[in-house]
Amino acid sequence: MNTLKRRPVGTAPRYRQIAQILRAAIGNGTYKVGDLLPGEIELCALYDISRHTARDALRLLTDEGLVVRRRRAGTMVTAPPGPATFVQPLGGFEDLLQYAGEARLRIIYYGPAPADGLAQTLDLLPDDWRELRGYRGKGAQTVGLTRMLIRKDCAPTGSDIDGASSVAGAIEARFGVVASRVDQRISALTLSSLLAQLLGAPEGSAALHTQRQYRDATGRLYLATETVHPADRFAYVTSYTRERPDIDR
Amino acid sequence: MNTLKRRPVGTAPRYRQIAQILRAAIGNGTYKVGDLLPGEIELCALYDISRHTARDALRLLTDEGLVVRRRRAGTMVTAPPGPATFVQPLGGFEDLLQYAGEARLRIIYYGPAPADGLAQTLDLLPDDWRELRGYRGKGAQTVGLTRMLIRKDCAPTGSDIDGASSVAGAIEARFGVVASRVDQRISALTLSSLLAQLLGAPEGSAALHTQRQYRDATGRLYLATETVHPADRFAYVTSYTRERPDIDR
DNA sequence: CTTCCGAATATGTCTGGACATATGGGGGTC
DNA sequence: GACCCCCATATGTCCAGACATATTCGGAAG
Repeated sequence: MNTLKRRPVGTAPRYRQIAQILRAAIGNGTYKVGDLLPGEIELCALYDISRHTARDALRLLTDEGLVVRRRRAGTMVTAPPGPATFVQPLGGFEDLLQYAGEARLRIIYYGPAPADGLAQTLDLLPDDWRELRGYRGKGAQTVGLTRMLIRKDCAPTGSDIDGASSVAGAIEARFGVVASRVDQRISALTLSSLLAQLLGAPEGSAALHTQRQYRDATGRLYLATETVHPADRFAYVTSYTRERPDIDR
Repeated sequence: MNTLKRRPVGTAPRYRQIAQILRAAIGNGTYKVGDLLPGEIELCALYDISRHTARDALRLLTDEGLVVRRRRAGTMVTAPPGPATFVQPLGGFEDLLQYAGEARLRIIYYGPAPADGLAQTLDLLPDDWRELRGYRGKGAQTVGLTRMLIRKDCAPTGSDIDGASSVAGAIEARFGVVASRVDQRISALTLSSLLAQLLGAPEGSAALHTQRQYRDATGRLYLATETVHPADRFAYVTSYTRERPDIDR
């Protein structure tokens, strides 16, 4: 039957609705951790959808880590839904990996982007960007060296940045530009003599290298950051939990 | 035409092949950052696949953060250069348990935990644990060196582990023990001469050091892992996207 | 020249069908 | 009981087609 059931405008796609129904069912205990969800074919019959749509719904749940799927075994619930800590709450992407304490930004330079700086590395036109360099630290101790490019048409003032907790946050507050997508890359790096000197660390020692790229709703890059943390002063510590916080004591 | 082109056994699914082709094309400069990839229809014609298969391939690239897709605008490359290094998604819980990249685990040793090994470092009773040491890699390429402790009562066989993409996943499949909490620490490390030799990397060069502790529903530790990745072969990448407020109704 | 609007277009959603593949579990064997 | 083999089964892969929806872009209107 290829009857076209036009979905009313303004409603979510069918597969998202199904996913939400299943999330709710898991949440209210209809399906407990360890239980099997209905198979794809059963879902088709239950909700009058095609198998493809059922699979899309289940894919959402899989991506969220709520279920595990295995051939022949079926779809098993592995976690209750809810404001689990590992799902991004989308407040601000900046502190998704918890920083050890809050590392304040001390600005060294903030002005036109030199042609041989970060703009060159990222293959961007220097004229369209402002470059910022600074230290990340807590009190007197420096935990990292930061360099970033900010697109000119959404570059806050230095004092704007000084006050805000993060540059991305400052841009959002000042220009209303929100990150629609952030790509992050964490790698290791051997400190060059220049970096070592700036950080007061031994030349040739290891450091963490974090790069982030922030994009707006149209996919256009508007903020690119790069931070170097000496190995002995910084580590990313993340705690993933599947337990919901106990509300009632 | 519903001609069934049987894919030879042992080869990757078509959509993964296409994704790999596109990854390579991005890596070698055929498509530069900011360029548009061929549209879905074009891909269908280019590789003689259905649109659905093309979409699956593009979905992989999107999940990896290599491209951004927008209606009418097309598929734009956003990946920073650096095709040589291995990347591991670091999105949430599920990434720790399931696809540990496509980096297979090659076991060197799997047996009783020596008293002076990882058990000592973590202050655990060696008798209760089994220790595993091995390489992580894809094909001939080694991307990391791993050492882990597995609690005896949930220690899978070597062949169980060999097949699975991750040890935590193998334990979940075999014993039903699901991680309720995972603590992770990512830091930088300077390679000792021993590690450097094992990894075939320069002594004194930088590496990523990842430690994880998996706990079951009762909070008891059941798996502790430690992995060292040479800087030039590995990086963690994360891609966060902000979604519209859920309607789902 | 600027603004507004419609058409073109690339991706998003969805149906229906077919064969592939892995594997849990039942049944038979030793 | 322990072991192995086979098969039913649930998910995985892939095809072909249709309509929906969001933007971009160019042309018409002011």
